[in-house]
Amino acid sequence: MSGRKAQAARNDELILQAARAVFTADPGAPIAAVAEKAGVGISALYRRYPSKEALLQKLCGDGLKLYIEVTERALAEEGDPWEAFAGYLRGIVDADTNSLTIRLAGTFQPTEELGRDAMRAGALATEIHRRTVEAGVLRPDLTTADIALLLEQIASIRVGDERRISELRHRYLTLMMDALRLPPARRELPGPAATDEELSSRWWTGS
Amino acid sequence: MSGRKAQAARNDELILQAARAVFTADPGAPIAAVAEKAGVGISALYRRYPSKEALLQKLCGDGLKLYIEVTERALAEEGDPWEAFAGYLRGIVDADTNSLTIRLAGTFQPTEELGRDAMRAGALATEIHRRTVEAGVLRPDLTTADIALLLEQIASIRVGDERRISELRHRYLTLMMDALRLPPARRELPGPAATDEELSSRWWTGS
DNA sequence: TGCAGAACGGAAGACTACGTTCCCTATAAT
DNA sequence: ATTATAGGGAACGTAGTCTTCCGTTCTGCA
Repeated sequence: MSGRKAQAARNDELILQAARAVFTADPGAPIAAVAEKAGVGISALYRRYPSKEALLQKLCGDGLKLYIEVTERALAEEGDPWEAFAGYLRGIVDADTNSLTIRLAGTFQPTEELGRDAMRAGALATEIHRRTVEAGVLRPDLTTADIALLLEQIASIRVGDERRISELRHRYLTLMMDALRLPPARRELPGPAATDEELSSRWWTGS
Repeated sequence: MSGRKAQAARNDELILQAARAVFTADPGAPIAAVAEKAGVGISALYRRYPSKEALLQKLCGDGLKLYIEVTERALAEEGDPWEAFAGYLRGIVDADTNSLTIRLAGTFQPTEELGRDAMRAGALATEIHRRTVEAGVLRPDLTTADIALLLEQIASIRVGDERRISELRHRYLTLMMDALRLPPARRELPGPAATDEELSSRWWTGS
């Protein structure tokens, strides 16, 4: 397959990737920024999505589906309960669905399908949480919503480029897991620590 | 003191409080929102600050000074090193200077005084961190910047009203401190856990 | 080879939102 | 009574954004 059809198919993906990147960095970004990042014109966007809202819904829906996929994979895990749970947390941080899904909350009308998927995601999260607590390897004084909020906190880290962000998130996730685990553990933290320069750099320009 | 001068003095404070509240909730809020929240007209704002930027600088400066004050108080503490450090963390969370100071970073030109205060704040944070590590009660594989980033994560929690936000932040701060402390500890977490309702409510309206 | 139409780029349109200014009123001090 | 100060809020100008629209290019097919 080549020619115009191929370019169109490539643009489908290009646009979604660009949109994800742009709106993750700035949920209020204009649609022109997405087009520019994707290297296409604005009409290429409007040919695919009838409005900005539709694009956001698509993005959010994809994120939710990815979240569900990761969680189901962790639930299918039959080995060590703690490792399954830890893999789940790492998977969510890697998938980085929280950054988009949460930050976009309230900026558009949720569709019905979105509502259903959110329901399903919630049920799966509850299930893996319950299972892990029952195995006696997770602090029982935390609710499923607590875990979700902790993951949101991790997702709020936004320092440096994409690689560095991921590195730091895993660093603090590891620290956090030390606090969650039963019996208490204290593992070596991955990745180089944050530096003063990384923090102060935000004061000059760019969010 | 009464009459017009008194109202003006009251308005000084009213405006600052309103500005803090409004910009903490939404760093990009219009200046009219501040005036409305304060219950004054727009000109009452412009009489005091020549521009929006000047108001933001004032707010940020005040936050930084509060941060410095809290940290100095913790450094003056002569008792148990861990308790001094824990009090410092709780103080920062209570003062809630991170929400404003950090989220406003990059939205205005930092003044020179702001730079000096930031320097001083950084030095104090390094000092209390160093002292606590040397006392052997704080995980040594974390840098001062790590701690700052952890506090930012706590500040990213924004669920429910002001009271609930504070409650939840202290809940997760306690959890986090369990992971930071040497030797390991596991204290009861304060405040009721987050609920699913609190999380899902954000999907309808309002950030 | 010629053509219909899909895909596209990007300027123009229409509108919103925001910072700032300005004018007028109300009140306190003299 | 008069003047000066503080304040309210409409009005203004501008900048930014979503969406539409029109002309162009290129593909697939007869």
